[in-house]
Parts: sequence; C-alpha cells; structure tokens
Amino acid sequence: MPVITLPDGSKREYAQAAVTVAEVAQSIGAGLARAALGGRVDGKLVDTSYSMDRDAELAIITDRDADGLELIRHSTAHLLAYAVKELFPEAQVTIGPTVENGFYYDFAYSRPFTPEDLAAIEKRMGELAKRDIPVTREVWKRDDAVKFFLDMGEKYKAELIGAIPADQEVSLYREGDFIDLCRGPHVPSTGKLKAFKLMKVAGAYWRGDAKNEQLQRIYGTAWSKKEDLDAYLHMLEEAEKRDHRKVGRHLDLFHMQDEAPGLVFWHPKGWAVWQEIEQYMRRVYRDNGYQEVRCPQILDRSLWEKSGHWDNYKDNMFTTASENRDYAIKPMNCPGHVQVFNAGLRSYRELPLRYGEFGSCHRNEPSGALHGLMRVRGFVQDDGHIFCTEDQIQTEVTAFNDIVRNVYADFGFTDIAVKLALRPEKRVGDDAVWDKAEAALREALRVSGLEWEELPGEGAFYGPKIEFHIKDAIGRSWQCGTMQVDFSMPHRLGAEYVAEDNSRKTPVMLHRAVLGSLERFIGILIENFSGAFPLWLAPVQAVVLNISEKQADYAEHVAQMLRNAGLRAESDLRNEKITYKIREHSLNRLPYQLVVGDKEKEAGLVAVRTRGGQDLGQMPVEALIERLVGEVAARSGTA
RNA sequence: GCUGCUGUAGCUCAGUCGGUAGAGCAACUGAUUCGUAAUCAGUAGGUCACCAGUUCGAUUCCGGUCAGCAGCACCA
Repeated sequence: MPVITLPDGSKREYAQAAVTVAEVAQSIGAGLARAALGGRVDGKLVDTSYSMDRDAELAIITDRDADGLELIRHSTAHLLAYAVKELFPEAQVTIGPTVENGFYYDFAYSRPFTPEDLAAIEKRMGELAKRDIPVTREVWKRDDAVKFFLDMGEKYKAELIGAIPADQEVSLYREGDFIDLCRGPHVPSTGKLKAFKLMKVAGAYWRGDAKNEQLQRIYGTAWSKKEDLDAYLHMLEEAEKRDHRKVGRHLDLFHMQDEAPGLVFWHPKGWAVWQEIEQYMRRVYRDNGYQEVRCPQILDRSLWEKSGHWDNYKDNMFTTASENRDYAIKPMNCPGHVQVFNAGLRSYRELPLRYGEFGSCHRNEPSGALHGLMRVRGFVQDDGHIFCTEDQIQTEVTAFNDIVRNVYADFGFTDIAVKLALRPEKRVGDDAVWDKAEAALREALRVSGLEWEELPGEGAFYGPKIEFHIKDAIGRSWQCGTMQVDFSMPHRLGAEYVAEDNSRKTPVMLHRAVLGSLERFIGILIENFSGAFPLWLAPVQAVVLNISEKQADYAEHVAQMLRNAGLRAESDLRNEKITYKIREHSLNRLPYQLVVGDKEKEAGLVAVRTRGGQDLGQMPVEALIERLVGEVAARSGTA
C-alpha cells in the first residue's frame, strides 16, 4: 500500500499493492494523465508504466519539464528508426541519442539516404505518430537479446548488447513492429510526438572511430509543441543570416580563394577591425607586464625534434627544405620564445619573465576541418609565454584569469565557461610531472573562485590547459582563451636560470592566449554583432552624406574634422538621393550617418542619424566629435 | 582525411532532356541636384571551377582533380 509523495509535498495513499506512474496521474486528473510522458521516482526517470510497490517521491513529467523534452526527443529518435525500418527493411539500426535541440539516429545501409528519402521518412514518422501506437517496455536476459538481434540480422545492435555484462538484464522497447534495445524511458505512445523535423543526413563513424565503417546518420529536431519548432527553425535562419562568411563578404572585410585554402585575404575594412583589436591587445600586454617579441616563421627541423613537435605534431606542420636542411613553418610560438629566453643568462630575479607575440602560425589542418575564419591554416594568436618558478605559477594563473575576463567584458562577452583539459594519451613528460601540472591549475582556478568542468584526455601534448569559452549573442559557445602549464618544453629546449643558491634551474613555462586566433575571434565578433560592430571596432565609424552637390565641400570638411579627431570617417558625395545613401550605409551597418544640406552647411552643423534609424537631430560638429570619442573610449556605442 | 552534396557575371540565382547562356542587384555612361532605408535611361560584363573522355558538337553526359558546404574524425 504505497504512499506517493508529490513535488508539492502532498501525499497520496493507494489501496493496491503497487501503483504505476500513469495510475497516479489518472488519480490526480484526466488532463494530467493525458499529458504525462514519464515520471521521476526518487530522482530516477522512468516510464509512465513504471510500477511503485513501496513509498516513493514522484514527479509526473510532462512536456513542460526539461526532462519531458528530452523524453520526446529520445522517443522521436526511435520513431525515426521505426519509420526507416518500415521503408528500408535492410537498414540496420545502431544508436539514436538526443543532442542539443534534437536527436540523431545512425543506420548501416547500403547507400546514403537522399533528401527524397528523408522526406518520405518524415512523412511516415508523421503517420506513425498519428496512429498513436503504444510504446511498451520489456526486460530480457542479455544473451536472449543478443540472439534475438543476431537472428534479425542486426549485428550492430547485437554488438552493443554483447558489451553489456552477461548477468545484466536489458530493456527493450516495442512500438508496433519495431523493437529496439534502449535504456529508456520513453513516452507512452507515439501520439505524444507532435513537433519534429528531419534536418540532414551525414556520414558518421561506427563508435565514433575513423577506422571503423561509416554509417548514415539522420539528424532531426523535436519539440513539445509546434510553436517551439517554428521558433527554432527561425533561430537557425537568423544564425545563417549572421554567418561571418556571408557578412564578411557583404561588408567587404576579407575573402578567401581556391589557391589558398584555409588562408585569409584581409581587405582594408577587415584589417581596420583587426588593427583595432591588435592595438587593444598590445595595451593589455603592456599593462600586465609583458614584453612584445617577434620570432622567425621557419625553424630548423632539429629544433622541432627537441621541442617534441616533430614526434607529436608533424602531421599538422608544413615543412620545407633548402640546401639539404629540413625546416618547418612554425605551428606554435613557444619554441621561438624559449630561444629568446635562452639568448641571455637569466637570473631568478628576472622571473616571472613574460613574452607576448602576435605570432603568425601555420597548421596543416585536415581539409574537412576548414571553416571560414573559424578554422584556418594560417592564423595569428595573441600568444604569450611566461617563464617562472613553480612557486609563481599560482599567482600568474590567477592574474591571467582576471585579464581574460576583463578583456572579454570589453568586447561585450560576460558569459564565460571554464574547462580544464587533462593529460592526453599522446604526451611528453612522466605522470608525476602531469600530476603536478594539473594540480597547479586546479588550485589556481580554486583561488580565482571559478567553477570549471574537467575534460580528461583533452590536454596539449606538453601540458594540461585551462580553456575559456565565451557565449555569443545567440547562445553559441566558442573556445578562445587558454592557459597551459608546461614542465617539459623548457627542459627539452635547455632553458635555465641561475637560482638564489647559484645553482642552475629549469623554469616552468606557461603558455597562454586570451583571444586565441585573431581570425577566429573576429569571426566570432562578426557573428555576435551580426556585422554591427560597436563603435570602437567599426571599420568606418561615421559617413558624411551631402544632400546635393552644393554641400560637397562642407561634407568633406566635416569628414576631415572627424578624421583629425582620430575617428574613421568617410564622405559619400555620390550624386544619389539621400534616401539611397542612407539605405546603403544602413545595410552596411555604418554606426553614424551624418546628413549635411544647406541648413547644416550654413550653421556649421550635422544632422545625425544612427544605423538603428534613430534621429539625434542637428548638432555642432564639435559636439558630435565629443560624443563619438566618448563612446569609443567607453567601448559602447552599439546603436 | 571520410561520407554526401555543390561549383554558371563582382553578389544572389535561373537555364540548357548535348547545338558555346539569362535576370535582379552591383559596376560604368548620361540625365536628374533631390532632406532621412532603393530616381530614370542606357552600356559593358561569363574559357558555365580545372583536366581528360564519349560525341559531328560538351557548360550540359562519364571519369579524375581542385575548392566550397553539411556532418563525422581532428582541433596540440
């Protein structure tokens, strides 16, 4: 006679020996019974058919819960598999998990699915959902399940089940003629799935390993109601509109071409943005005790062998040769900075010694990885290396944590996630060194009061790293900053300093970058602002528009005054109607449009319009300059 | 790198069931001198990504190469 406690604290006692989630929902109300997708019993997610034979805490899951949406997505993945098996009986099922905004299901099939297949599958899914077929759970012995799937010719599924310990029972879910191994839980019937859409088909490796055969993955999105689905599809359109490749072309910031895959041609306007950022970061270097250096692009192979890059990173390095010597174009700046350190006899008194460089690096990324500015083969990092003692690590790392957050705030990013990537399989240095390095970063994060997520196996080959991820205006996350502790490379490259006791010691090296690749960071900025850069970053900050030819000289005079005040200003003297010019500059995201006609010319004024369409009225040129200079200094002015 | 798709004017795209191509915008010329998101008229612009093959003839069909897009793998 179980007593069920509901989330509001109320208790319900049931006369029978055991009661299901569905029965509890029914006893509360018919509406809830219809809405119930599953339950959470003592914190564990279960089906509505789950039976409770003792006292329990129960929350009924509906599509209003985040868990309910997960259930819907997971069940929609199964519905997809159901439809595929009906239409393509030879296709073998594998796995179908939920992902952000939806789900996917991987199938083994003799050929890729076409867009027409996708449409047919989606149609069948709709029909199956409409028939409101019950979804039921069964518990089988593992070996029975393996045999069952093998007999059906589902070798992938059998392999998955075979990996489960033999003494364990497995759960299978049946809907109509379709049966699938699954941990569950699932919605009680297919009719609960109302808002879904298949998005795309792509190859994916069995068990995520490039050495295995490639499967056909179908991606879909699913929501609890149609309005949510529509809103999501609309968001995707918005993201497409602000795609940096498209915006970059439209705003004439940069281009890329076939002869230089993964490499960027920066146009004057894009380079103006770049320079603003680079000069800003140069001030950050200066204000935080860094000295700027510059090292060669190409270094002899022997140096890369010593640093460990030749063994661990060769596949990604561009190499070249001359007069019987092999060289590599640098993929990282660290070995160069060690050479600068080594060029003099260092004292402990000089530490910490901080070098910064806008170092141009090249990495031979796989062709399939290239993506606009986000993943390139040639890029510049705001890269720095700190040579210090073990005792100084924590202070340096915590100071860096502050720099990172201040810089991001200046660019308008305040939602920062911190991750700690730990030792990878392919690495230099013994485990004791890695223990020490990982502990140092953990401690520094703790002292900085940051929360972080740990990523085993994701570190650099020479050391663990803190990663800083920023969230952009439409909720996407990007890795930018990094801080890595390296106990290996200084030793490998022979870095030493004279300690207090006159002995020679090896310094610790901290690898760090705030923005990461400038190319990528600018790509992120373009998408974040949708091309409408804040005033301080805008390639052209103001344009002066004359109404007719009579004010051409005055318009150019105003533009010159703005330029004299250090602003990036142009005049647009074309013989076009004022509405034409305004439309064009607004589409080009130009922050301030200054209209001058006879009235303004006579009185020495400008009529100010912002790119948002706001009319600020007439004002003296000096007043405008004061306003703009103030906004640039404050890094505001995103109007 | 793998799988699939794509490559036509500066941009966005149409088209050719095999007979060497078209629109809008942009550019250029002329007219218009205009008050807050598109003035009108005209002109010019393409080795249809590249290389082979089939064919009387290929931008179109076949093969290859390169590049791009989506996903996977990779992202030190």
